[in-house]
Amino acid sequence: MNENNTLDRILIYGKDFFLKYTFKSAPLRKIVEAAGVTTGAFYGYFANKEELFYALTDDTANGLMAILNSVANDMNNFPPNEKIFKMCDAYIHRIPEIVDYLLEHRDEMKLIIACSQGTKYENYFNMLQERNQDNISQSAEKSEQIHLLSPDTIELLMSGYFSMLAKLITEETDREKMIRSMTEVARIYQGGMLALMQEEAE
Amino acid sequence: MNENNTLDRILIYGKDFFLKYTFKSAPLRKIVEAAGVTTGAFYGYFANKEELFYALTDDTANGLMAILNSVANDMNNFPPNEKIFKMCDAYIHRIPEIVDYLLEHRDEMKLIIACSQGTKYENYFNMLQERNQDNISQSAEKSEQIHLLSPDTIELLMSGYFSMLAKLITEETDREKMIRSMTEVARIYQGGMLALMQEEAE
Amino acid sequence: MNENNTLDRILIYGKDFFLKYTFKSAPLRKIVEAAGVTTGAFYGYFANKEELFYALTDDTANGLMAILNSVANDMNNFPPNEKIFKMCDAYIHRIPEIVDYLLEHRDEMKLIIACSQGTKYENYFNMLQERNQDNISQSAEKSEQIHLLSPDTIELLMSGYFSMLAKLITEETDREKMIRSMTEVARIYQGGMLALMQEEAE
Amino acid sequence: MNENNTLDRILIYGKDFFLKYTFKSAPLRKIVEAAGVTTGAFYGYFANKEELFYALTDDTANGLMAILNSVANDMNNFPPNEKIFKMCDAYIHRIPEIVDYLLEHRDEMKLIIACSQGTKYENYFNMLQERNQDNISQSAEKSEQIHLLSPDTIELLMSGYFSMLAKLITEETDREKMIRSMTEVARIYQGGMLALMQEEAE
DNA sequence: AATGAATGAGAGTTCATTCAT
DNA sequence: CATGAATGAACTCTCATTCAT
Repeated sequence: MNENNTLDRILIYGKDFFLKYTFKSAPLRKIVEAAGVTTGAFYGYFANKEELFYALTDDTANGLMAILNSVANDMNNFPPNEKIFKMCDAYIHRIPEIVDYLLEHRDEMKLIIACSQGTKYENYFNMLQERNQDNISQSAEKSEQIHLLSPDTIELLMSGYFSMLAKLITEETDREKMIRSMTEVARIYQGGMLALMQEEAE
Repeated sequence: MNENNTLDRILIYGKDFFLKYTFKSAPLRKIVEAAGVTTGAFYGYFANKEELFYALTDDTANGLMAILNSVANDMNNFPPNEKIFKMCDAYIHRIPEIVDYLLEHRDEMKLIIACSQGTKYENYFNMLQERNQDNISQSAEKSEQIHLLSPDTIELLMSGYFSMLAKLITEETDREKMIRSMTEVARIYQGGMLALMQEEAE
Repeated sequence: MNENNTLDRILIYGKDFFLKYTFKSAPLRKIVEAAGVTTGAFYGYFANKEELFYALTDDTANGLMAILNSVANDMNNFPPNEKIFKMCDAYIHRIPEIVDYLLEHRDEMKLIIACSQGTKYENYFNMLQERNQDNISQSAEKSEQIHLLSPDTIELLMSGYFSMLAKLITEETDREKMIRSMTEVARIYQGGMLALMQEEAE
Repeated sequence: MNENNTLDRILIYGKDFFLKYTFKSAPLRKIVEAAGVTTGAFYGYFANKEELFYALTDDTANGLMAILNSVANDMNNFPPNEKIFKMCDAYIHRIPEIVDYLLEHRDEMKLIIACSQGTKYENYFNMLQERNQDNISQSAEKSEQIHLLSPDTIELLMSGYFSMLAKLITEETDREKMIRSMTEVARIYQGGMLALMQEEAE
């Protein structure tokens, strides 16, 4: 990133304004003005305002999805009966890696989470969560234990976990704290689900 | 609500359009047209578009806050040592009441949760959660056990719980399912926190 | 038309500018400026620039089509063998009526003929001519004589006649001259076709 | 024409785009992009977009004018009294030559006829017809017979004939059909004018 | 209480042309 | 000869709000 380069200036101030005002509410004119560039110059680099947003976010969105796919893969490689225990362990094991990725792309993640209304990413986190849901529920169906919890609840817990993730990205910058929080929550989920299932099994 | 009454017509169609398009993206012109009312008439009843939104949402927003304050109050009336167990029980005990309130004001809750960008409620749920947090953490500080969990994690869990609430309001209409899900999640939280604290205490 | 009325002013200056610069090249901003009206006011009356054009032209376009349909009807009510003679006579008989209609809607016809690129009327005269063609050629097929001329030539003559019509509308204002020219051309077509057919029949 | 030559590439793709979108609606940017050439290079060869159009059309426009002048010349070399008959014959005699020229320059003729709005050729065919008119009417004035037709009508017929020519160029590709149609129409004109003059002379 | 025409700044986007390299 | 980033005015259209009636 180089302040003397037009494209970089557009990217820098585009990110700035999208973060400050959201995609829809950030006027392109203000962005290019701040970047010290003309509207014509802008359209030399991007087909439209939306493409600028994607230039800022696509890589990050795909990157996170790739990591989560890989994590979901790890979580599915266990015999059904030990699923519940091991799945969480497998996930927890990769939390640092996830956190590192999120921190490296903090601004971009914020764009996707909180500033993307009017773009293809406006439901990105919902979508992520549903994909994850699908990945896991296939194998969860084969597990005996999990049936004691309503599938609705599991889906709900998932969506809650993703919301927490979003909150952390937006508000927390300390790597260790993020890891600790995400791990503790995962442990609580794990422990809580086990406790509830035992209870209901009685 | 009376379809022949100007004010009521504005409220009805305002709600309709805000739900369908969000506050910002619903043009006032479309609302008053659908209501069969003139813009002039509108401004006889409301100072501006935003006030219409608040006329639709203020009562519900305050009502939910009141209930949650009352619940938080219940949760604080326990000696520190039994906090963790009892707090959750106290909360779970009042879930049906909360659910009933949410269902009675479903549309308004949706407005607040999903259509309020550009209004004072755009962070309402965050705010609710922070207030709740404050209410509880005062007494939580006095609890010995809870210190084994990082306060950040507890805040995070709270915020996750509120997100789940928001999701349920938006997507679930069956009273019993809502109660069951909210209860199960609360139990999982409770069981999970206990398990984690015991584990860490060892 | 009343110069003090906003809608009328838009219509008046819209017509002016479309005639002077064509639909596509007349900037809406210039039209409303000339009309002493704001762009906002304009969009209170018309959904877009194109609709203004249609407000100026639809009636005239439909009116001319109706007259020509009616004329085509007259032309088809003859036994095949006398077609060629009588069809032209039937048409010639109604020329004054057509001319009167054109002169009453001269500006609008000019808009349709010469200023309509980018609107649904950009091929209006071609379309008219093709419709007319279809109307006539159905019955022409049953005529023995006409077969001596290539159908391509007849279509071509038609299209030429319509072009002449367009030219007259644009350039001639004298009712009697228009009638005379249109009649003479029709007579020439009639006489010429007969002569050619006789010649080829030999 | 050589696809490896910058100038030729501009000419090729300029023709393409002007034919597809008309002069005004074909963005120069698209032309040079398609040609794999830079805008800067373009302005090395042409002063502006309009000059590119003329580079494509001037020769053809002048060529057709020359032929028609030559034809008009032929048509004027008859003693006044036999004008009407012989003029048409003289013209008809040269139709194949005209058709061959048109077919050799079909694309360019199309540019002039249908894609030239915004250039000096936007009224080329009108102009051609008026010039032709002048050429002929000088001598026509000396003819006794022709006076029985209104000069307006003759001008109109001319303009109609040119429109038919334009239509043929745009829509017909078969040499023999073109010749046949143009000849038949000329004959019809000839026969029709004679018949009308005899009729009026009575 | 109600009308609804009018406001006018501001939105995203286009495009022929220039000019330093 | 060629580059291609940059220009910037111009384009159509939107919308919350006002105000004379």
